[in-house]
Amino acid sequence: MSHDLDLIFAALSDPTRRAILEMLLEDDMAVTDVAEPFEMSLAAISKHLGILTRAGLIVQEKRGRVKWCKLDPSAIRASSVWMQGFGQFVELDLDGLERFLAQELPQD
Amino acid sequence: MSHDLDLIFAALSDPTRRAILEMLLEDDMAVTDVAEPFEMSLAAISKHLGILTRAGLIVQEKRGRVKWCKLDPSAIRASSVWMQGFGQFVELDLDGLERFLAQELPQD
DNA sequence: GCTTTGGTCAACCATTTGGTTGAATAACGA
DNA sequence: TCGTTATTCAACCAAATGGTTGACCAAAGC
Repeated sequence: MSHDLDLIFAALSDPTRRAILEMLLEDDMAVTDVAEPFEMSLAAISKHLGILTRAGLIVQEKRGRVKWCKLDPSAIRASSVWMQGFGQFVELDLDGLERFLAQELPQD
Repeated sequence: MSHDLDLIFAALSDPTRRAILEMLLEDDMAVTDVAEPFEMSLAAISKHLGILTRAGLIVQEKRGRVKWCKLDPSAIRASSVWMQGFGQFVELDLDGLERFLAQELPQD
C-alpha cells in the first residue's frame, strides 16, 4: 500500500502530465525529447517529470548525461485498483475494456 | 467526450473527497450527513461536494430543504476509460478485477 | 408568527501549484 | 581544454486550493 493516491491523482490532473504519460506509452524518452512538443520551458517539464516520478507513475534512469523516462505500471495500477472499489460502475465497462484490448494490442 | 479529466482527477486527488465518494458508494446522503464524520466545517464539505459535482462524480438533488448527494457513474467511467489507454498495464490487472468483482458483487 | 434546521455565499488566509528566468552541474565531442 | 548538450536548481511570481468564519436564505416545525 505504498502508493499515495493523493500524489497519483494530483499528477494525473494536469493535461501536460497526462500528455507526457501518453507519449511514454509509445516509447521511453529523454527529458529533452519529452519537452520538445510543449511550448513551455525545459525546467517546467523537468518539474512535471519530478511530479510524475514522485507519484510513481514513471521512473527516471540516468545513463551518461541523458536521463531516460519510462512508465511505471504500478501506480497506474494502484489507482485503477482504487477505482475498482466502485465495482458497480466500472464493471459496466468490462466489455468496453475487452474490446479496447482486442483492438489496440497486437495479438502476438 | 464531455468529461473533463482535469476536473475529475483533481477531484479525486483529495482524500476527503475520495472518502466522501466511498461513503456515497454505500448510500445516497444529505449534505449534513456527509459532513458528520469529518472534523471540518459544513461549508468546507459543501465546497468539496461542489467540486465533486462539477467534476461529474456526483449529482446533487434538492428535495425540500435537504440536498441529496449520489454517485454519478459516468465520470468515474470516463477516467477509467482513460486509464484503459494504458492497456499494457491495466490488462495485467484483469484477473484481479475479475476476482474483485466475483468476490465483492453478489451474484444475483 | 417565530425558531430551528439544512445549506450556501462572501470574504479572508496560508499554502500549493505551474510557470518563468538565470545560474549551476555533468557529461560528451572536437 | 573548450564549447556544447542535457538537466537540474533557486528564486521568484500569479493563480488556484483548502480551509476558516459570519452572514444569509429557504424550508420545516411549533
